Amino acid sequence: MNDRGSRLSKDAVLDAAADLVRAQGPAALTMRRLAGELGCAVTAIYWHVGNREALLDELVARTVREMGRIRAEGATPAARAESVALELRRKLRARPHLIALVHERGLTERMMLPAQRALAHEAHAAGLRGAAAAEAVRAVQFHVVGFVLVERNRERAPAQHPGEPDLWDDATAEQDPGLAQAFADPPDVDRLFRATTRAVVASLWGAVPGEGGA
Amino acid sequence: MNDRGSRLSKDAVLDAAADLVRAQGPAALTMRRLAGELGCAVTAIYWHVGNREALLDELVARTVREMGRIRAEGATPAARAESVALELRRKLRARPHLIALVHERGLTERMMLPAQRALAHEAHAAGLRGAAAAEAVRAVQFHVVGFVLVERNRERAPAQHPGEPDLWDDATAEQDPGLAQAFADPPDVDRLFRATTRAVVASLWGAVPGEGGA
DNA sequence: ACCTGAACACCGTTCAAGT
DNA sequence: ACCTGAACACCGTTCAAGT
Repeated sequence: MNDRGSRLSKDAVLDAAADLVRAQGPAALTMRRLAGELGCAVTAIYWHVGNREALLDELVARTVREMGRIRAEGATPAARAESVALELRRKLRARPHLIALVHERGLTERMMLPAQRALAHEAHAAGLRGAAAAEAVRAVQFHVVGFVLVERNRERAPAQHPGEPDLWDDATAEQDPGLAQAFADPPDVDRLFRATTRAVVASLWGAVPGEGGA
Repeated sequence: MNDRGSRLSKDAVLDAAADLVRAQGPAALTMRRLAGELGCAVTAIYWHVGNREALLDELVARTVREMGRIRAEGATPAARAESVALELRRKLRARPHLIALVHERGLTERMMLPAQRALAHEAHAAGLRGAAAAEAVRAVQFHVVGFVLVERNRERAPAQHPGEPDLWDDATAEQDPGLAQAFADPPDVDRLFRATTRAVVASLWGAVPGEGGA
């Protein structure tokens, strides 16, 4: 029995832990703080989940399950592959802290399996086979995960870029003031993601109809 | 004076700290362990570098400086942009732990500035101006950093992919056994990087001569 | 089976005290 | 100016003891 008269359970521990991580990141998840939330002794947690490492493993497993369902949309295989990339990015961005945990524990690949299958399906539909199909799938996969990691980093450290404009007033910048201006503004990440995704998919699947990507 | 009769200095502290991080990662850098290496009291370190946070800041600043020099090679602007991407990846992979620290502290963008300038130069040479040039530069930048982050993660967790082949013996795999086989093998990351870099650069700079990328 | 409190070995950091 | 040792507030984890 805890403070509130209710019994502790593994699910209760996991729920409280997930709340802490979602709100304040994994560093905020200390066993003592968690016990505080649960109204029990620190050591009671150990009976239910083993230890902190095992607790994080369970949270990661949950996240991997949640990332499961991916559906492709569009007329052509290339367009459908692109839609998978876009949805993937959306889902990854919705759970930043937990995704970081998955990544830290080296389970990104495992988490990406459903998306991998969806992409493989579209590669197959586009006529790609064997190693060429695998390369196409992995190219998109690396691209999406990598992009999300980079943009997350930018968001976490908004004040860290010390005057990008200051560092651009050299020869090139004088020749092209529009360039310096473009670098002074934060990048339009949505646009950047669409453009690069389109480039990667187009080069491996064939052209994506609908917009005029070079 | 320390154990060895020599005096402590800020540089000595930084060197010892860098050694620890390079060999065993930032988690291994504890103030007590560092004091052990240096043969001084834990608190002596504080006099020279402030605290652990400041110490890491200095290591990060060092790394940013080291990443400075980038030179482009090749005949066309696109080929030169591609060479920058390749060299960038090489340099990033040579300092995984320190790069991770830079990334953690949100200084990746700062670190990438020299490469950014080199890429901007090539974009300019290819006739790109203003926002279009900035987008081309950033696309390559995001691509390289993202790719390195993803492949690092794969390397750190080699045993974590639980039987990718097992998860591929479904309809698609039956239709294309070569695909299942290709996924059972680890990806050829060098090849994958070259292919995707070529795709991104080609779509924004124009075709890269020398090899037949689609 | 489930939970507690005391204890241990670690952390980073502060601070008065020494030279 | 440079360094020490004691002390404080945190960690995760173990374990004998309770019910």
